[in-house]
Amino acid sequence: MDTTKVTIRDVAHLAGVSYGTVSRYLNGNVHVSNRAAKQIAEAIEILHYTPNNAARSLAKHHTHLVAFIIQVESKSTIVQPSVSNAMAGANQVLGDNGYQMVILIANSEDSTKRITKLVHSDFADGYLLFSMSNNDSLANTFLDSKRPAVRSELGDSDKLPYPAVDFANRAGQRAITEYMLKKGRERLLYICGPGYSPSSINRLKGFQDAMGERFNPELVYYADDWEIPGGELAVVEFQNHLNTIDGIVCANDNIAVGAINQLNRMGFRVPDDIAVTGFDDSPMALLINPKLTTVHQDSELHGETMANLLLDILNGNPVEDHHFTLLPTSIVERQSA
Amino acid sequence: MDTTKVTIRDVAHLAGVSYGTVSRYLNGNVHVSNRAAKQIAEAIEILHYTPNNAARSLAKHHTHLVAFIIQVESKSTIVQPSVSNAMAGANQVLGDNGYQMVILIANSEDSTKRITKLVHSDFADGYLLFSMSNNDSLANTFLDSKRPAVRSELGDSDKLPYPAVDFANRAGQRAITEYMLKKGRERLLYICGPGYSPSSINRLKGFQDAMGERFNPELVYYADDWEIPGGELAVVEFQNHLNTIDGIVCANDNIAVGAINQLNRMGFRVPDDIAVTGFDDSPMALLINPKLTTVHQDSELHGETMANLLLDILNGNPVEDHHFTLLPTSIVERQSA
DNA sequence: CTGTTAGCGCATTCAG
DNA sequence: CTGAATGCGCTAACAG
Repeated sequence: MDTTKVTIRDVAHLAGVSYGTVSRYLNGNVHVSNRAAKQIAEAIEILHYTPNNAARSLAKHHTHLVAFIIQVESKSTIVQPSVSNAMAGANQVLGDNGYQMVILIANSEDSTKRITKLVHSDFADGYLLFSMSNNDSLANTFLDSKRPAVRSELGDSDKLPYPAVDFANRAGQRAITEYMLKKGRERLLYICGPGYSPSSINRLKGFQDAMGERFNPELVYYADDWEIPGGELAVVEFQNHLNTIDGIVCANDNIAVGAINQLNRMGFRVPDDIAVTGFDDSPMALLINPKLTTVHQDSELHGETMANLLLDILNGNPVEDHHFTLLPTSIVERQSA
Repeated sequence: MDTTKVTIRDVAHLAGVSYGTVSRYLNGNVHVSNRAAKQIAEAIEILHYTPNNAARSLAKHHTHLVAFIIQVESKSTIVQPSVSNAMAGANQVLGDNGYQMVILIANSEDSTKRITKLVHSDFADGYLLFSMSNNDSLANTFLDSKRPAVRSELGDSDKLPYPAVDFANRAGQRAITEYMLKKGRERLLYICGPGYSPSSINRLKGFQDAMGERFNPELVYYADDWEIPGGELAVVEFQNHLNTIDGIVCANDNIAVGAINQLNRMGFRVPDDIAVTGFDDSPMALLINPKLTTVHQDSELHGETMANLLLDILNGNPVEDHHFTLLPTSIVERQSA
């Protein structure tokens, strides 16, 4: 535990200067003679000195930390590939700008409560909120405590007055639906994601946009979550319609994979009998047979963009509360549609 | 930024007591009258007071933080399902014991350097090291700086003198190889993981154990990493042997999936012509066709066990430097073998 | 049970 | 350019 608690005074002593000078040296400050600097450097070297984090944070008024909070349901896998990539992107730009990113998991009432406390105790300088659940208690935390934060998802902009970065879900789903239509698939079933998710809702809207008059509310299945079984259940549920439809547009890749698997099991050929599209372009898209035609999104860019926006805020640049930026998506044509 | 910096003094003032009393109250200490407690509680409520983290850490000598450091190559996906589950497990037990777990990503020279500094600055009370790369610079950090740490992987126990928790890789691979043998598959190709990985090496040993005399060093392919392409490359590389072998034992599921895909492409039937086994029991095992027979490991338990071990150390319970615990694995029989 | 005091390790005035 | 002094917000003796 307490090995050799070497403090700034120790190095000052060894270097033969006052510890104020050492502090100046450490903070890259001007006004330190070369001689002093050299001796301090030496002292630090032989003492293996490293400034104490807590003390520094207390004296200055920031931590150089940014917390990437990922909020999920307890049951689901914590880190989806898209989140993993966003983490990597954010970690990179934050690191390049002198911040250390730390990831916190909020997947239970307890952990949410703990994190809420942390936030209020000024644990970090800023927060990146990655929410994949319908629980907004954490979001509210930031509401009244005015901490710098950026969200990963567009929500009801009224309810959540802080900046967000999201993909153009609506436009993306519209585009791939039009792609289906152009291929002559007009009798489309839509498998929607969970209702609490803004992304889910926006993707459904995109589908409607493309379908226009052809949109049939009866041909929409509402999944409970974003997982594979949702797609399987949907196909089972609509088995009586399977002979009259020629395509299924899914809210995400997981669901599409579930749908394809179930379709295969029931003897339908994809895409010959029924074409299927996904959304996300996850690694799974390449594993499933046939390979999934889906909407690609650059998750790393997602993280980078969120981080950059937060950096702006941290730097005092004016950013509107309701500011949001929409990232582009693209269609990846493979075999399933 | 600085909204209403409410401190312990403010609540003391409002509650009409000295701030020493407030501190006692906050630390769940005895020696606080009901009257005082009540007033303090009220004051805290209406002031929205939350103790400052840095100050508390500075005064006490711990942070109530445990860092889960995940070390990966920059290119690879940061969070594999197994890591994600381990995170969840560790997060849960750590949280239950009053610690907040934070995840740090070391995927570049820069980030590794930053994290090293953090560690030396007593950023957290303890560390969980999840290494999936051959870079041991971080591990060395803990060596000379005697911080409480637990590793996820058995290494050269000489080089790395601190406790570790790992799966029984050798026994697991031995078991599934014996399973193959029992099914009459005796002409086996082995696709090994990257050479720097202890797990990789131990799994190979397990294969050898089971094969005994039959082991043929020429029928081993060494992949560069744990990813899918490794399995594909292996099959291509050994295409001249494909008619004489009847099974492939793979170092992990990814590789097995790559092998199966390539085998399918080349017209071989799995498992009829060639049986294939994996290791990890990742979600992918269910997606691939045929479903993968593999070695199951409980990653959540992995995280939990690591956390519990660290907790022991943190609580001052004696734990040998070279202590390690091996977690059991089990065979999951599906279709590929 | 409670007020007072002295640090925790460092940053930052302010003289010099 | 540098030493000394003050405070960051809180904990932990210490008297009372």
